[in-house]
Amino acid sequence: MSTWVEKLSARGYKITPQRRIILEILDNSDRHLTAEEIGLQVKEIEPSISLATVYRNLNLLVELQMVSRLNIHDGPVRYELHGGHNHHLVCMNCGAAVKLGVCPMQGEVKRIVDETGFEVSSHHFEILGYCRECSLKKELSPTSAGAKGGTGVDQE
Amino acid sequence: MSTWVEKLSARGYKITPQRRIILEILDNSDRHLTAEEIGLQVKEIEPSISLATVYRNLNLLVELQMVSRLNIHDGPVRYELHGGHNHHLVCMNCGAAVKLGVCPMQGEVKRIVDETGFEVSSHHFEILGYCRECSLKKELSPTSAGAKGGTGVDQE
DNA sequence: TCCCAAATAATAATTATTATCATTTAGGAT
DNA sequence: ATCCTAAATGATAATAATTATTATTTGGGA
Repeated sequence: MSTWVEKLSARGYKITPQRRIILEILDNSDRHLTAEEIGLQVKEIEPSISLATVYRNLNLLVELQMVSRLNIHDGPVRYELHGGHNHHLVCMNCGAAVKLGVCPMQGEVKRIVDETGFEVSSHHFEILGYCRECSLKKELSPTSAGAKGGTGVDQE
Repeated sequence: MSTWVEKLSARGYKITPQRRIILEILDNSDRHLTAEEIGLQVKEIEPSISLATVYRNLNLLVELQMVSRLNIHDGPVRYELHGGHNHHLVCMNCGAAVKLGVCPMQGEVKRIVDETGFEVSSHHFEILGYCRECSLKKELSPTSAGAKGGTGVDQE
């Protein structure tokens, strides 16, 4: 079950209560969490844990490919337990991230990419929007009056 | 030619020298520039222009969809003149951005997305790597010794 | 030319994240 | 079981990127 214990200790990293807690939180979440959200949940369990430790370990876990990072436009980076290579639909309101069971880096797209001569390191396909629930909430709220600001959402 | 003058004044925004210069810089660049890079070039032309003005106007231009924003992992946001909807291969070293003449949001991918019930606002497909030139430079440089840190590049 | 909302310059403030460093601790060696 | 040391941590300072504030200036219509 706790395969992550092996992944860490196999590479010489120590099993600390802090890491245990951070991974537990990620494991219990069905959303992508920001470092701050993780920090808050960590502090609920053990208030003495520092936010710096949260950042440090998130970076380590990303490096070890045990956690993946999602860089949402207009907002801090979010994290989730790494479950293989996949892409997401991310709710801009609540952060819910639904896995998309398909990768665009294939077929025609892949061929065109190969032609460019780039040395490809990674790719990211993110779909931003509102999940059904947040979409409904939005309809009802009067905060969307309009005017110059728009929705704050930029669409490339 | 200066269709952007109309785009701005049509919506009640003023044509200021600052905006003229920022757009000119974006227009003359074949790369995605960071706000700081734009700020530097702006100051070369007219040193009295403030970086805050650069940020303010970039945000405005993004909002008006005249400029698009590219959020590279591990690095500040980059900007380019908006030339319709497209995706890029971005060099993590020099920032060069090669347009990819194809969009993954179609066919099977689109179908699957539609099934999720998300209200989709936007999507981003970014391919990160090294352009041919930077890729070669990298080979030669000794900075890549290795050790724990790796390349700093995370690959989801 | 006059006027004023819009824009600007300068700078303070904020947000997200990383670096520093003194202290603690996990876990292998004894 | 105890000792030891590199690794990890907590606290906090520092940094980077960006946004907010505010007094001043200005584009462009009346």
